[in-house]
Amino acid sequence: MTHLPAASVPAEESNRCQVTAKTFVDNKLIEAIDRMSELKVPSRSEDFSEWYNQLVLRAELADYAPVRGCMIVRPYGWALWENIQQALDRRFKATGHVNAAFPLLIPRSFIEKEKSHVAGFSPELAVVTHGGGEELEEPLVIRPTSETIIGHAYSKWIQSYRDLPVLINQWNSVVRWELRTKLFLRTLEFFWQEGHTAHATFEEAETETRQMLDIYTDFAVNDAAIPVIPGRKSPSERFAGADQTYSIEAMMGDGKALQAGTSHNLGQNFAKAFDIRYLDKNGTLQDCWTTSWGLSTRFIGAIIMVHSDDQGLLLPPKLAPQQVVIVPIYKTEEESARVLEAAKRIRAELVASHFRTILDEREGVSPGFKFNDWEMRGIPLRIEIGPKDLTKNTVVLARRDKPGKEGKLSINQDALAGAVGEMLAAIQKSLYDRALAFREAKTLDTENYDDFKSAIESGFAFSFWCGDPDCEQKIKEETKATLRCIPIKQPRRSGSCIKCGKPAGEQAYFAKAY
RNA sequence: CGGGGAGUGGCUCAGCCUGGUAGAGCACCUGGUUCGGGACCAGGGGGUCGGAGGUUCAAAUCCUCUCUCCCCGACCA
Repeated sequence: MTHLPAASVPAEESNRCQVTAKTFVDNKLIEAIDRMSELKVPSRSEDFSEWYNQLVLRAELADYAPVRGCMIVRPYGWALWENIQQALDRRFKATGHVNAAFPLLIPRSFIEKEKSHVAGFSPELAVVTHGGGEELEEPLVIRPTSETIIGHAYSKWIQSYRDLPVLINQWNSVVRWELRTKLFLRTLEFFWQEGHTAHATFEEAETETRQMLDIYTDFAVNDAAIPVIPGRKSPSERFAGADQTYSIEAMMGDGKALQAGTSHNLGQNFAKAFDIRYLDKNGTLQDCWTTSWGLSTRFIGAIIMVHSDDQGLLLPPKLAPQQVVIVPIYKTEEESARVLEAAKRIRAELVASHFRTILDEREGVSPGFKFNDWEMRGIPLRIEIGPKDLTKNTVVLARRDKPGKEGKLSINQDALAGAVGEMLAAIQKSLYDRALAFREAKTLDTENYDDFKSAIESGFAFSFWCGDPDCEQKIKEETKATLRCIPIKQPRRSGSCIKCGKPAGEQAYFAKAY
């Protein structure tokens, strides 16, 4: 059906046509195409935004909640989040962090203790004014992040240099009253982890901040197959209350940037505001140095927007809730019994080899429908097994990242587990390579403002910046592009500012962003 | 928060202008034929039209308010 040109589909006329033999056939075709277009997701190139929304809903990752800007994370979406959590939590634990839970409600006065923190967050706070039917003496805010309440706790817990460092993380949700929302990317409530650490020296805090940035980078690259640029934020883009903010920035499938994780060196700002102090070896009272770092369910949005296509979701094997789906193919009852028996044996074998594997035993749904259905849900690898395979002792492997016959391969059942492992690894790698090639093709090292402007129309501009906030601001006003980050790795030593032309020592990525 | 669009069975939408108490396709259920890339036939169940108020003998349809979603702008993980 897909080879029919769109122009041959006069949908409006379908109801008016007289039913001659020819128009009857045309109507049948039109109906079939209509049905197809309902089943298919809107094309990514035509309407990226609508494509994204449909994918989230149709793949059953999330749904809208009755309150504006809120999101229901459905089981499939949550399973993906759980895999993200495990991948990160493992890394946090390996670097000495422990998990804890701090309260949802924070006294309003806490937020007001750190001056730039209030300024940054007060416009987007949800405030609780009543409890138990009575107006509260002091309003409570629902945490937009937990620096303040954790700072309060740390001030009680930390007395001596022997108590340091404190390395705590928590998995929770926070609320920020955003004006413009989008599933996963920006919702009023979102799920994340927030790590909060306290240290004796600036150097230790800075090392921690950078270590966590490295962990996010490692996770994004190796588990999510998303190439990211680790870098430093400009002062205007810093977290409210931070001395230094680092982020990993990724390019989405439409060329726009997404901040996928952040790590902040909070200096002594929160320590001073919350009296987080320790007695050093010399008996001198010192303010602590603190950090915080977070990665949210927004990252699910990144996975979708980086890898997926017009067929639907495409999940990186390491994070996919299900890595392999087995679709049995049969005609008769007798075949059904034999094929299902083999399919179950294969599933057991793959599960024993620690591949997350499901068998689609649904009846009354054709194999073709199942193929499309699981492609929509982004399962990286499909195994087809039918009567022909039974006679040959084979199965067909079909990889999600290569469409149609091109991605199919018949292999012997005896070599299955090894082949599946290799194939999943190959998919993981090809997703990363593809995303990296895409980003590189859409990133321009620009020397003049005209090139800069055309670069940010389709991707990133990598340009020298003199460090003057005015230049940054003008660029934003004139082009809608923001300074995403100043990468840790600087390929060149000096050049001239893309905006004012003055000498500049660093290059930064600029892009339109989510 | 400003500008634009939209809310009618699970989904996509028609009906609204010119009020008379709801319709199609898909999905769902049952039976049968199908099944290696989105099957077909027959029968069946399901909505009071986002919510509240108003006009009217009568409201999905007209009026007012409100909620939600989408798109575009100002703020943000």
